[in-house]
Amino acid sequence: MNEKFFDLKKEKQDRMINAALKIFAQNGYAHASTDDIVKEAGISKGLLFHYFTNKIGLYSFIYDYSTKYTILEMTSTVDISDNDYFGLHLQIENAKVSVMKSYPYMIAFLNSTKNENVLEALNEIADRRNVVKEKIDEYFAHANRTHLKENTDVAKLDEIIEFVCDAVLLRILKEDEYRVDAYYTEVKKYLVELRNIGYK
Amino acid sequence: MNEKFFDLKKEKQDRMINAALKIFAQNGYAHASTDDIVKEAGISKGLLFHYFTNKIGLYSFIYDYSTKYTILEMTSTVDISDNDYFGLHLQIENAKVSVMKSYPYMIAFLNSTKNENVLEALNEIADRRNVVKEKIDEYFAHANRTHLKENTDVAKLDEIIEFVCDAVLLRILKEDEYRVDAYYTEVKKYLVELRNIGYK
Amino acid sequence: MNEKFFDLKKEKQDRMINAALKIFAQNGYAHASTDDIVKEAGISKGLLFHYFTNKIGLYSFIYDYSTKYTILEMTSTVDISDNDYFGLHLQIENAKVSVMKSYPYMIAFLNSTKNENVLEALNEIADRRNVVKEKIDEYFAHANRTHLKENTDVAKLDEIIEFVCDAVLLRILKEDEYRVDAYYTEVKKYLVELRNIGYK
Amino acid sequence: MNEKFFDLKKEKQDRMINAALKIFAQNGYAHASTDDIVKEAGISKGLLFHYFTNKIGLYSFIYDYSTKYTILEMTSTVDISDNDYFGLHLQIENAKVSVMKSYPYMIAFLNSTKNENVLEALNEIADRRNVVKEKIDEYFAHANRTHLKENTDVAKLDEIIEFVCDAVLLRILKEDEYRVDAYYTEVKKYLVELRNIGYK
DNA sequence: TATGAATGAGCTTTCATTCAT
DNA sequence: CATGAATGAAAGCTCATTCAT
Repeated sequence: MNEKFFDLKKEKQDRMINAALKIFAQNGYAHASTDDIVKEAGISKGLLFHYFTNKIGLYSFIYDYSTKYTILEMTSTVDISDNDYFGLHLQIENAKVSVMKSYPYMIAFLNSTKNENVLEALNEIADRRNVVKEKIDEYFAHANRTHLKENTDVAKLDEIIEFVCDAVLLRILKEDEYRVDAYYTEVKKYLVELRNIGYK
Repeated sequence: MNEKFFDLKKEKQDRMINAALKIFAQNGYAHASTDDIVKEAGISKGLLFHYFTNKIGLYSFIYDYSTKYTILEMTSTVDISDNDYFGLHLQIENAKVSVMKSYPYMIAFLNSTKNENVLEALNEIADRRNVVKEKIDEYFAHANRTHLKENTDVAKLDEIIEFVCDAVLLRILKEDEYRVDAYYTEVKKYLVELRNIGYK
Repeated sequence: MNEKFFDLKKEKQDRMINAALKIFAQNGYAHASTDDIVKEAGISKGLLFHYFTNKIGLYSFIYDYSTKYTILEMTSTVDISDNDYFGLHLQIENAKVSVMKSYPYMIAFLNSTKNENVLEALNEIADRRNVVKEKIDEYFAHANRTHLKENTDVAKLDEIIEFVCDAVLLRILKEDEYRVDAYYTEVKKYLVELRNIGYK
Repeated sequence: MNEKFFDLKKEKQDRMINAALKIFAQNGYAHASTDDIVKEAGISKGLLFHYFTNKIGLYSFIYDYSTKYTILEMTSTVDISDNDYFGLHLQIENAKVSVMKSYPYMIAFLNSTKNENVLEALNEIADRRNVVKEKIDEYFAHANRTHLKENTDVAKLDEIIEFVCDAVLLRILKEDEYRVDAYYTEVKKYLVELRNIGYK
């Protein structure tokens, strides 16, 4: 990529990033069209390629930016002194909402990459594919799970939570008007329900 | 689809099905080209569209056919009187091999749909996405897990087994000469190893 | 290229060849647009690439076809029993006219490749670049030059003749209505003039 | 072009001229990119178009400048009192070296225009295409060729010399470090060899 | 005078789909 | 029933040129 991208007005940078996030999130790599990205960002075709060389370069940048931004947001948002298992999960979801306040489709994009099937795209991001997951694992390494029933399958519970969160986000995304706030409200309902089942 | 497809000679039907399975399995929906399918099947472009209307129609049919055939094969192959946990798993894998004897890429295709990311394709198969899984769950509903260590995370184990099976199939597929028999031999090694770990 | 090209009706083959010859001759490799070729040939974009894979493939084929056709036409037209130096030159020009009767821009295209400067195009035709020249040299190997003045610089004269022919063709080409017959009439004038100067 | 170009500091003028010479010489008109020229010159895109309106305008100016400068350099360098055939050739090559001392790619550029195939570019320089050649012919008009063997094909020899000079320059140009001085040393070897063959 | 971000028409190439035979 | 030549919209990408600063 062309580093001069960062000299652009923040507003324009973000318009381009958000457009790419949205189109990639909604279509996957192969079916995301640079034309759509450009239209969404309100810039010309040439400019996109001026800064990102080619489609895969844009994808790579967007992935990098998303993981870094998300991790940063978690770092500044999550309070590790409160290490209750469900509390941590709620904090993580809260951090996601913070991310979406600035970049509405960033979490959806990161979720979508889990199912990417174009080799070129996968290879491009292979080495960074677990960085966000690892950050989250870090938080949960010292999580207090004493409130959970003894026989709880935590990994499964983690997965269930992940599935629930991803599914809720997809549902919100498909509504006519995409409202970020609705995400947290909705997701919290599921987490509270799961806590009611799971706690002693 | 055009029901007259079933009036074709069985051999020709299977040539078309196998070709579609192979190309979809190897490339995913978006990157599978109808040209390649037609070449592989040794039929004309026109014929493919005569029977399946369009690409998504073919995909839908192939998915339907694969789930139904796989379930049928399991029904006729799996012996539920032998309900030992690992025994059942081996029987399932055995059933897969039976399937692959007739349709070499059918299991690989079904595996590949787990990572499909084209909305159109996903929507098309959404309602039938878990039918094979449900059939398998059925077998395991009455499985005898008494030999497993008490604290075994069966779901996790199931997943591990699924991951192992999928990975082994992918590896076999990538070899120069694709030998179906090698699949069972290879997979069995992993399952036995897992049993050695997992049993009391 | 796709050999099935030769199964097309001769008329259509020639329409495509002529279109390519014209556009390449007029613009050189880099500036010849496949859009223009397709428009000129009255076919669709897809068809061109169906038969020739890509632009350089088309260029290569057209060059091959042109050299072979031109040599063939010379072989069947030039009478080597009449080996007078100027007589041979006139016969060569006559052969060119025969070629242009079927493929109006073929000679112009071959001339244009002498000044091609795109590396990719040059590399593609490098090994066949002199085949027509060699054929002509063959005819002149046994030419009777006894009528020429002793101090005649034949090589130079050859070059002068080549320059004159190329220039005359370019001039004819630029006229509003391109008339192949005009070429021979015009070129003959120059050759006769040169003979008047050059002969004893 | 914008005459105010000449009000720029000589150093900047030459930076722009040298950049254009280099990029045009290396790529031909069609493939020479204004981006590359601008980068090489260390100026902005806007400035180039401010002074030369468009690419063809720059090409035209560069050609004009090159022919004029080269002729001027010959005029001030070549000593016509020494009119020996090979002596004159060496003087001409010497003059080229003088030119290259100030404009390293000027001779290479002029050579490259002999093979230009973009009509627009050719038309632009058509009327001035032989001015340098004519200047050289002038020098050779009164050249003393008495030392040459009687049957020498001088035109051919001229051509051979031209081919040798052009080829040597190309070779020098392709070396990692482009050393102008090497040109004369190298070319002289060939000319001396040719003299040894050609003289009585 | 000087910048370089921005443009958009143009390029080559791909591919699901159609239809005359 | 079967063919495959033919289509053309859409893709990713380039580059001479413009213009606000």
